[in-house]
Amino acid sequence: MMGEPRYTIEQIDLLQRLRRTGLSKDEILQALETMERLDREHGSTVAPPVHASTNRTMRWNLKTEGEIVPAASPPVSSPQGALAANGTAAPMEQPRPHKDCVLSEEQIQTEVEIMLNKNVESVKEELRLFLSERRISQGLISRFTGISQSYLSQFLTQGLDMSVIKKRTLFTWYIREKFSNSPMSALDLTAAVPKAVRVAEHVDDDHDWTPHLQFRSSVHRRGHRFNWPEACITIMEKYFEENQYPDEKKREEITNACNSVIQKPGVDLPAQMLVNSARVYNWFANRRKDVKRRQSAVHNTMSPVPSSQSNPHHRVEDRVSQNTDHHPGNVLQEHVEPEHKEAHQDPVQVAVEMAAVNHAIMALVNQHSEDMDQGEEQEEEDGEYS
Amino acid sequence: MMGEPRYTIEQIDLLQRLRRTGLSKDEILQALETMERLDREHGSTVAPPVHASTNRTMRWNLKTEGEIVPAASPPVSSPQGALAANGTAAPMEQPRPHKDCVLSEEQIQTEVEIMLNKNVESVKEELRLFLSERRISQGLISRFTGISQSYLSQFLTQGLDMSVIKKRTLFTWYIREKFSNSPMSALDLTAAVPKAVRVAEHVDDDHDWTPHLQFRSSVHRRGHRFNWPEACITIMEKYFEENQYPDEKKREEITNACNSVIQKPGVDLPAQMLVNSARVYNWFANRRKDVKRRQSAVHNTMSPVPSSQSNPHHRVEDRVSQNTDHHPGNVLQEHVEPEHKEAHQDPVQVAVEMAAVNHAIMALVNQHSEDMDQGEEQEEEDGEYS
DNA sequence: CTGTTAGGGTTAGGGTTAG
DNA sequence: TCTAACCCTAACCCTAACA
Repeated sequence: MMGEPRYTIEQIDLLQRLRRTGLSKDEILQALETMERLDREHGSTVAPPVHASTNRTMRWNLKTEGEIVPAASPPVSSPQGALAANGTAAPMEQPRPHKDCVLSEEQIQTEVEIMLNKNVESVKEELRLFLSERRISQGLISRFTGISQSYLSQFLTQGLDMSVIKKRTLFTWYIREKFSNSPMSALDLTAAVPKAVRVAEHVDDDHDWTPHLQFRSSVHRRGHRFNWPEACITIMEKYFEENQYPDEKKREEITNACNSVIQKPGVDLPAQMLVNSARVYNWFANRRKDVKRRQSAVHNTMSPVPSSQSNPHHRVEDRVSQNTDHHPGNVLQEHVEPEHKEAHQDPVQVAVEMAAVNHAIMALVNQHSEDMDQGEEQEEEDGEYS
Repeated sequence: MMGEPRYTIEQIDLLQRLRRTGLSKDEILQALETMERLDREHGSTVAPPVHASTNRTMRWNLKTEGEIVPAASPPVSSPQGALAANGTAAPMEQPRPHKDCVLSEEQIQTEVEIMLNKNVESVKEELRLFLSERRISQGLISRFTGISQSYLSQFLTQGLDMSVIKKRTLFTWYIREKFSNSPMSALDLTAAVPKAVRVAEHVDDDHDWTPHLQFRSSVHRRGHRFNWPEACITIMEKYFEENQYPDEKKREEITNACNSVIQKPGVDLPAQMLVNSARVYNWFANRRKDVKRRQSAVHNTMSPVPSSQSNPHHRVEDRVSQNTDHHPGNVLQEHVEPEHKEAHQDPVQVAVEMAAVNHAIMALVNQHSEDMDQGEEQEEEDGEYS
């Protein structure tokens, strides 16, 4: 067999790392044997393409190995513990509840890929048509794909674009359904997945993103970050006190109030530095969360379980065995006191008032030209100080 | 005229930033003149009741709003916008040295002496509270008092005690600030602006190291500071070129690559000197910011391109492929120094390769191969919109 | 059933703190 | 002085609950 005293770089690397974990030779050997045994017992249901020779990262796969269990999202990513924790080998073997599809797995995947590469809108159209014809409700799809109905709704009818992973799931379902001999249209819904067995998530992939189309890749906004001017914050803070949930109309009003403070008469209008309804929406949403977070943080002070889960993500120092009971006594200054803000005749107050009036006027104007979103005379009459 | 060499912190800050934008003194002067002229032409139609005396702004005490600062400061500010913003109206008389401290020089000094005699810890507490309330950063004080930010940090949150002379400087600033009428108060310009005035930096520090003392320091970053080995930097630099936004999987790979270069014997496992995913994350985040900072430092005064708006929902950004490339060349990738990263046969290169291979294998083991995200991040994020 | 949206989460940009 | 590690929060993901 492998009497050859030569190894590939990665093999050596893996071995070294394996040893660094503190495992002894015997332990490693034993693990290997166990793995082999499991392999036989399970039969090569999955027959790892790489075979054991690579040892595929040892301890991690001791548990996952057999099934590969795609269900769990990041099966291997975490180097340590994670796996070990999985004492009981996952049930795996997703009882493929799928029907007879005239296409092979490969064909299905191919079709899915094609769909992913097509124009999103056209695909949506196709789906909408399909669902309509077969009278398939979003809720049903939801139960099968694990994608929430509301999200499906947004994807299908709104401008929202789902993540690739979800689209893949959806499209896969679609293709299967489309070419199935036994359409679910007539199925008994109650018998459909218990809703707990979310099949979704095929963590794999991420291959290349369709390099065309101008539609933004839903990858996070990496670019410029909008920063709220203090003046705007003050204004919104005022509105926030009054109502934490402004409706679209109110948001528009707030938007105008803010912009009127930001924009200068003679100066050009910046760019995306302007406030808009969506930003206002976000601000209020984040603000509410902030309030909530702070409140719970107060309680947290005496909470016996500081472990918390609201953990800020990328902490270098894991909160582990940190004995220290250092009371992080976050006094968090900032209380949400309903204070009366004075606000005499200062610009902010003025802006707010103007916005209200302005809004009223615009409402009248809009009766005719509905889509003439503000922006016209709006700043024209911002006499700042009457 | 007022030869008074005193400015508010903000003024100084604004000036510095103004200069950093590359404007020459003449250019600034000219701008001021133009503004004044416009002012006259427009008449003081807007003539703010508060006028320049208050000089609005101070982004710091805005958050505290209401209570403490009833109405003294019209919150219209915005560090930078203020200037251009009020172009037509408010003439920002920068060199306006209003001495707005309600205390006389003698009184100030008296107060300072009192502080010097009080218990150091209580004074620190007072300062911390003050700075927290007004949102004054250590860095700003530093630029102003000449005391290094790092030292201030030590003094304020650790047991370190500063030399009397430094404390006197700090306290003097504090008293002036505290009893100032205008937003922020003043100190001597000579000591503030010229970052070169740093003299007598030495301190006969007798580390007072009070063992405990863990007040609300939200960050107990005690312990040794991790420093990236040169080799790791090189490795990460390589990855960085390829993709500035590695996902968790990638970060894990990088982590392994780094650790494999760090650890020699294969036996000893240093403690927190090891690289981990979070550290890698931080490094990339900091690196990105560094790049951006350098870029913006090079060329500024660019006006981004406004975009239309047709927001479907609460999307701030509309799917409008802007593609505006003002800057010659896609600056995204450019690194400032085309240093030779040597990629010979040295351990570094090997480590990178090994990591990559290893990653590939792991991917295979995990599932059906399928990902291997490394050949196409190109359009993944062209976050270089204007 | 479908469209909305409040709320729980996360990512990344700008800044600050501290070793 | 330099920069690792953090904080803060805008913007966005996705789901549950609701209308």
